[in-house]
Amino acid sequence: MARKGLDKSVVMKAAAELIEEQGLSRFSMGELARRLHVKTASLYNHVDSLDRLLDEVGLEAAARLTAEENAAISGKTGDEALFSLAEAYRRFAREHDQMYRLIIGFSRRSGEMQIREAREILEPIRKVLEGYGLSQTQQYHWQRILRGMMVGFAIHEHAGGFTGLPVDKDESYRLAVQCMADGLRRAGRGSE
Amino acid sequence: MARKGLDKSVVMKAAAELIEEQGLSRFSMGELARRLHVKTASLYNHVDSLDRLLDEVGLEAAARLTAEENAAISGKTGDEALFSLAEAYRRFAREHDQMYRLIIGFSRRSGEMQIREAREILEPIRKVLEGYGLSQTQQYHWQRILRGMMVGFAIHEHAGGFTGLPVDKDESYRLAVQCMADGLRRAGRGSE
DNA sequence: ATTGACAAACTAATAGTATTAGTTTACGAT
DNA sequence: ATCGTAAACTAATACTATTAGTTTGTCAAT
Repeated sequence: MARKGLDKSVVMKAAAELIEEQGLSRFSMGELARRLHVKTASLYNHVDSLDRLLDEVGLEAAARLTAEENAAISGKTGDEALFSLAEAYRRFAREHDQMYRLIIGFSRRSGEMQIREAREILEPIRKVLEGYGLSQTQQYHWQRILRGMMVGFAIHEHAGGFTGLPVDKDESYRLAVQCMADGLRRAGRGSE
Repeated sequence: MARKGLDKSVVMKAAAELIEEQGLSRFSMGELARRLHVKTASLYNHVDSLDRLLDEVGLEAAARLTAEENAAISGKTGDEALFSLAEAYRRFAREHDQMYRLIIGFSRRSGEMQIREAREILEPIRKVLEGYGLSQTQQYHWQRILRGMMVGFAIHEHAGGFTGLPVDKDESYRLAVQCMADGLRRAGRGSE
C-alpha cells in the first residue's frame, strides 16, 4: 500500500482547500490525512511539520493577495491607486478570511504571530506612494502608516468588531483612506 | 489532601502571572496546576474551561488598558488628548505584549478572535473625539478609524513587523496620529 | 464532641493533538 | 530480474483539555 501520487504541492493544495472550507480551527494533520486517504504519519514524508506547512500555505496566500493588489493599482496613480489598493486589500481579507488569518500569522500555532513583509509584498504600497512625491524617509513612514491602517481595519472586521455602531463600515473605511490621502498630499508638499 | 485555599480569583491571578512570565504559548492547564501545587483536574472546580479562563483574564487586562487610557487623557482635550491616548495605547501593547494578545483575542483558542468592545472600552476614544465637534455619525466613523490605526500599529509591532525600514517607528506613529488629528479637525469643520 | 454535608482535592480514563522510529512495499531504474 | 529508494504503513510517545467518580478535609449544626 504505497505510492499514492502525493507530493508536497498536492499536500499543500489540499491543506489550503481544507482550511478554506472548514476553517483554520478545524484543521489538523489528522483531518488533512483523512482527506488525502492516507495515515497521518505519511504526511511527514512531504512536510516538515504543521507549523511549516501553515507557514508555506500562508506565504502562497500572501502571494495571491499581492497579485490582487498589483492588479488593482495597475495603470493607476495618486488617489485613484490608493483607494483601489485599499479596497483590494480589504476585499481579500473579507473574501478569504481564513487565508488572511494565515497571512497575518495568528494561527493556532502556539500563539505565535508574524506579519509577512517580504519585498514583493511591500511593492504595491511602495508603487502607490511613488505618486505622492515623498522623500525616501517620508515614504518609509507612510508605508507603515498605510499598512497599519489597512491591517487594523481588516483585523477589526475579521474579529466581528465595528459592528456595534450604526454607521456603514464601507464609509468608515473610505474616510480612513481619504484621511491618508490628505495626509500624503500634505507630506508630499512638505518634502519638496 | 483537600483544601488549599484556591478559589477562582487566585486561579485567575496565577494564570495572568504565568502568562506574563512565560508567554501565552507556554501556558497550559497543566502548567497552571503545577504552579498552584494542584492536579490539573482540580482547576476545574474553579474555572469552566481554558477558553473561559483566558477570556476572563483577557477581560481583566482590557480593563487595565482602559484605565491607563483614561488616566492618559484625564484633564486633556483636543490634539493633546489624542496624542496622549495613542501613546498610552501603544505603550500598553508594548509593555504587556502577552496581555495585549489576550485582549485582541488571538490566543490559541481555536483561531477564534474577537476584539472586545464593551462600552467602557470605547469610552476613552469617545471622550477624545468629543473635543473635535463632530456630528454623531462622524464620531462613529472616527471611532473606527482611530481604533483601526492604533490596533494596526500595535499588531504590527507586536508581530515584529515594521522592522525592515531604516526610519524610527516612534516617528511613524507620531505622523500617523498627526494625520488623524488633521483629518479630525477637517471633519469637525465640515459638520458644523 | 460527633455527625453530616459540601466543596475541594484526588485518581483514572477518554479523546484529541503533533511527532518520531522502525517496518513494509511498490515502483522505477539498472 | 533485482535492488534501492521513497512513500506508505504500524506503533509508540508525549503532550493537550476535559469528565466521571472517589476520597477527604473543614465547617456548621446538633
